Amino acid sequence: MAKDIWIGDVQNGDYDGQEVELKGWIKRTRGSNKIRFVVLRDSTGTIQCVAKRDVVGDDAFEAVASALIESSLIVRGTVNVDERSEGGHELVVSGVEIVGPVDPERPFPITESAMKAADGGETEFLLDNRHLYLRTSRMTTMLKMRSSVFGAIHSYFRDLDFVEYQAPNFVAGAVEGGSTLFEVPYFGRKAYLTQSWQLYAEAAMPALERLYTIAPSFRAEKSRTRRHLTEFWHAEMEIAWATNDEVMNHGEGVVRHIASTLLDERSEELQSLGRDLELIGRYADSPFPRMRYDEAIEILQAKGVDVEWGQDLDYSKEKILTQDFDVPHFLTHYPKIAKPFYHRVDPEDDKYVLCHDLLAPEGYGEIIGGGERTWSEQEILARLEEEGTPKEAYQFYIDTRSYGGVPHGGFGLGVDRVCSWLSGADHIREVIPFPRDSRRVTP
RNA sequence: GCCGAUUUAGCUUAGCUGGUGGAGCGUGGGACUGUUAAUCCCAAGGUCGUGGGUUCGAGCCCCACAAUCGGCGCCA
Repeated sequence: MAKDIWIGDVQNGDYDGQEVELKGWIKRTRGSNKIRFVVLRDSTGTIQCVAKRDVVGDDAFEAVASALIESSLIVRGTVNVDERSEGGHELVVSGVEIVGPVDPERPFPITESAMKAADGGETEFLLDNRHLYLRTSRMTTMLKMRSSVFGAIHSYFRDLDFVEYQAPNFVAGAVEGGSTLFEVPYFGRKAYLTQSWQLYAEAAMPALERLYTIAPSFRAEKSRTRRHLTEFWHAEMEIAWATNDEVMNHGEGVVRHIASTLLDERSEELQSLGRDLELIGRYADSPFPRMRYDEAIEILQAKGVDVEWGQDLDYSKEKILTQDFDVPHFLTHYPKIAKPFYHRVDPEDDKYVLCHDLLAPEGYGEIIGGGERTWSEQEILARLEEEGTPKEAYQFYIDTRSYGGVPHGGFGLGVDRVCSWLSGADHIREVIPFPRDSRRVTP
């Protein structure tokens, strides 16, 4: 029953002149009462199948003629090289079996008009029918790109002997501000969905020294932007004995490795999305410049932007700043008052913390946030006090500093944001199969 | 949380100054032996988001609500 012939291989010329059996779904049909053209789709590509009435017989011909888009079929025939067929190959059909028919009362709803209106973006209708939209060529392309991005992150860290490590998704305390926590009932108590793997990773840092994960994080932000999801995939790393600069080296390393992996594995997909391969090549090959927060403020002020020292840089300002960037840039050394307690204060100037954000070009904004962690027990207690954060929820975290605290750091990378940026998507929703935002948890 | 916009057939849309809502795709029927989103002919399919108001008369004007979309704040 398993299939062993893939349409992509047929289009590559692996079966020219041979008798084959193809399994797939109807993408489109056309023809007359004597000859029918069925464009068959599988996960690897499409091919035109030609059924002639006098060859296949009346019954099979009528079956093909009445089969609607997205019916599943098994088609037997001979592979023919023919310029008239898209892809250069076609199947001259000798026999057909309709496996899963489509009811004419309920034809496949994702029509050309629905796709055309979306024009690569998303409409309410397509989001409501996401389970069916997944099998269109644009979504298939996005999902293949996404798979390569995940694979590249794993291979980057594993090749450097990082250990993959899992943290719980039910947690008791916040990493970011408490207002963005999803509260869930937990046997009469309250628990929250995790916002980050970080605090639990820091607990394992003395055991594993180099660790990473790719896992979902949850943030109850009512953000209505093309960069936000409430459930997003978070690639995080934590490394012992490392400085802010050394952590940044890994951030740069993994992002460049993702870009070069996409060029290796998905150049066809990149091109079908209209991406310039030279541009992606530049992301893979160029070093990412590093700029201190103060420098960014000066640049913005010189451009006439109304911004004061001490403010966190919001997206509208990031956007102005990144306009002139042709590769991602790191922003480092933010003012202490703009960042939470776990960022280590710069020993050379206590107005700053040793942190970094990586800003993607082309208007895609922040894709990495990270830095060196506050690692001594005294410092972390002082920072919590300064912030007015109650220390009870973080007792286990403070404990990790009491027994052999060492300098360390890490970062979190928004995997969906990276997918969105590198594929040139109009919206982050386009790169995840079932997007979750403040207005949508279905389908 | 704030600001702005949209809602007409399964989908995508047109709709003039307020005077009996048109089309393309899809579906069904018919014609056609090489089509590329095939083409040609025909048909079915609409209480115009919901509720109220103004008017002799509302898809169109007013109010409320809802859903959706875009942007901001916050972040990955």
